[in-house]
Amino acid sequence: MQKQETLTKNQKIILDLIEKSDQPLKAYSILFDVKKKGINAPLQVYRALNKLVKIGKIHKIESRNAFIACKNSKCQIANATIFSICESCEDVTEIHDNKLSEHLRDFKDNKGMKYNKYNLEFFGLCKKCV
Amino acid sequence: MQKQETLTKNQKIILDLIEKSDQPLKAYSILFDVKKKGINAPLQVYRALNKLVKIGKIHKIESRNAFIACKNSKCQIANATIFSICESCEDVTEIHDNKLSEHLRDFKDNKGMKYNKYNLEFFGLCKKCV
DNA sequence: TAACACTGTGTAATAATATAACATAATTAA
DNA sequence: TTAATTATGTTATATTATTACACAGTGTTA
Repeated sequence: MQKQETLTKNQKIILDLIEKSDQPLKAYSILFDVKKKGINAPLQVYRALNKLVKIGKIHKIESRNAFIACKNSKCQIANATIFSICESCEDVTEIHDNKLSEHLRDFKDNKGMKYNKYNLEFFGLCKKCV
Repeated sequence: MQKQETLTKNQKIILDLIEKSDQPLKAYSILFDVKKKGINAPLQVYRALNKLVKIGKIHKIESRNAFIACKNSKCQIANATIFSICESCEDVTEIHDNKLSEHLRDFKDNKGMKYNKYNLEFFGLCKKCV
């Protein structure tokens, strides 16, 4: 078992908000939404986001500068993320595919690099937008 | 054969600069460097960068907001990029691995999404930094 | 050749994303 | 109970990227 992280007030507020959305949220839109809860400054948001990313509760969609909750209840995949992103409606879905994950986990380059993390983003058109 | 793109003056200046570096460059560092060539504003840089990305001459390292030249002379892989990034020295290398590329190209999710592009970034420690 | 579409340019302003620096408080570990 | 660590609140600022506008060059096409 992993150490159970205890979240602080700010971290909880922000995680709650992100978990209620099934789509990624941007930092300043989060800030706008949590102002009524007493979080006033960007830095307070970014600090919480960074922590939540670190412990795997949320992931950053790098190409969109946005944050989405990890749906995997185990939350042990902070370091191995795969997303599909629709370039039309911007719908983002986390992908869980054992075969692909294995391949990525086992990947070795020829430079002797030691990997501990990867992020993969697929882009295209979802069923609705095709 | 693909249509041979003709680059404009600004695009050439900026591509030259990026190709001379074996590491990713950031937009504002590029701007600083090309001021002596008469490129004065961020937008001039971003416009050239966007075009160069589009035609596959350079790639954006999303997690770093930086741009690196594509070393593949065919430049047909604008839509399928794999990088390894050392989290200590920030060294970035483009990875060409046929087997992995095939897997990614052939990947199908169960949502009927139509992919036309992907970007994969591996993070870890390079040989020097281990 | 004129009208048009398309792409690129130059400039100014501003939006959006993210961090530095500082003082202080709460929590945990020794 | 001191020290170390982590989080907070606030102000200011750095970094990354786009909007808006006027105009110039190129290549259709009619």
